[in-house]
Amino acid sequence: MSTAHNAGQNGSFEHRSFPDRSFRDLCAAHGIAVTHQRQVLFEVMQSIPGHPSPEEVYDRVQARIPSISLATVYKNIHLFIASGLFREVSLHHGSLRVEMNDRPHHHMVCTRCKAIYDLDEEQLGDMPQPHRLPNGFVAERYSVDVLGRCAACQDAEPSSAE
Amino acid sequence: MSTAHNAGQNGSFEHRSFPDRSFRDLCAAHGIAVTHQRQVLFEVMQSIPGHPSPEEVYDRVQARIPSISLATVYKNIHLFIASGLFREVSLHHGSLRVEMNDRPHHHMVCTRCKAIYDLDEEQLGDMPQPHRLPNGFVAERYSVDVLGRCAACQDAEPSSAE
DNA sequence: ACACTTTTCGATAGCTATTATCCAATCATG
DNA sequence: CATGATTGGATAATAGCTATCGAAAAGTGT
Repeated sequence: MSTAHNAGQNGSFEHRSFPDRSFRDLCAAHGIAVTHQRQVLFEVMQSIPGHPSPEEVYDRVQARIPSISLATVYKNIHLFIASGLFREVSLHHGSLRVEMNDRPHHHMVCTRCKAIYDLDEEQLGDMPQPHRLPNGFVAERYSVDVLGRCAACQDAEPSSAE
Repeated sequence: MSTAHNAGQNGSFEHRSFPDRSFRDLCAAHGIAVTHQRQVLFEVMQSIPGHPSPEEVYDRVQARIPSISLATVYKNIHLFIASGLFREVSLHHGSLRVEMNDRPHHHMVCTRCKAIYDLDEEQLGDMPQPHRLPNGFVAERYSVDVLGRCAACQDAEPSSAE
């Protein structure tokens, strides 16, 4: 099941990640307080297929809580990420990064300081060969991000999100 | 590799007014004009390991051209990318995107229309196991972008940009 | 090398995405 | 349901980036 991120599809809870636990339990498990806005935000995010921007989420949440603030949306998205409920899709957003290396290679990205290191193809190991993919997608090449901690960030706190 | 810019031992006068030949050829090949700031920018970028942010590049270029403007740095980085000299590291940066699908999965990214599709881990095949990585980097997980063409873009020309 | 045309540069205002701040409202707990 | 801790809302502030425009430099023909 592959889902186009930019196409509006079945808007239902087909992507729901935690179908059997109440939001209340989830919050307890992750040590965060239950609030109405958090619950609505969580439900709305789960109901949107793909990877909506904070603005899109904000718009949808406003339909149910007209008084909600954009800052609240951001704060809680970060809280959800920090507590492990969600993850960031791409860690190198935030500023333009340029590729000057011509050789085939991949990247190691530090989840804390966002530094990006090159990793030669052979240092990674054998990748599965591109073969039949869903939706008639034809692969040209793989780009792998190895997400983790660089030496300097090994023992530090998780990225500060409030 | 970095083509030294300093005048070196060349006893002759200040007749070193010609910018480095290889950069000049590179510009000719890509149809862009040669300027001093472009040459310095190019050399500086090549000399920095990894993927420096525009600000970092700006700081380093300023050491050699104190009067350079940040806007010039941005304009020329974009020019280098547009002319094919460099490439962008990430295809999806710009605003915070959240992953709410907790099943292990990767992404298929169409290099032409930029659509992003989810791809379950087992559909991709076995990934190499994270093992010893350079620089003491500790891997937490892999994120794979399968770059290629979606069904709709199969037979189309490459996109104009990039 | 010189005059002329085109392109690029530098300074800065402005824009978008995101974050900090501060106090009222809400939540957790006894 | 009182009480202290946490969160939400409004908004100012910041970071990263871009548009604009006159001045300066590069490209071009002679």
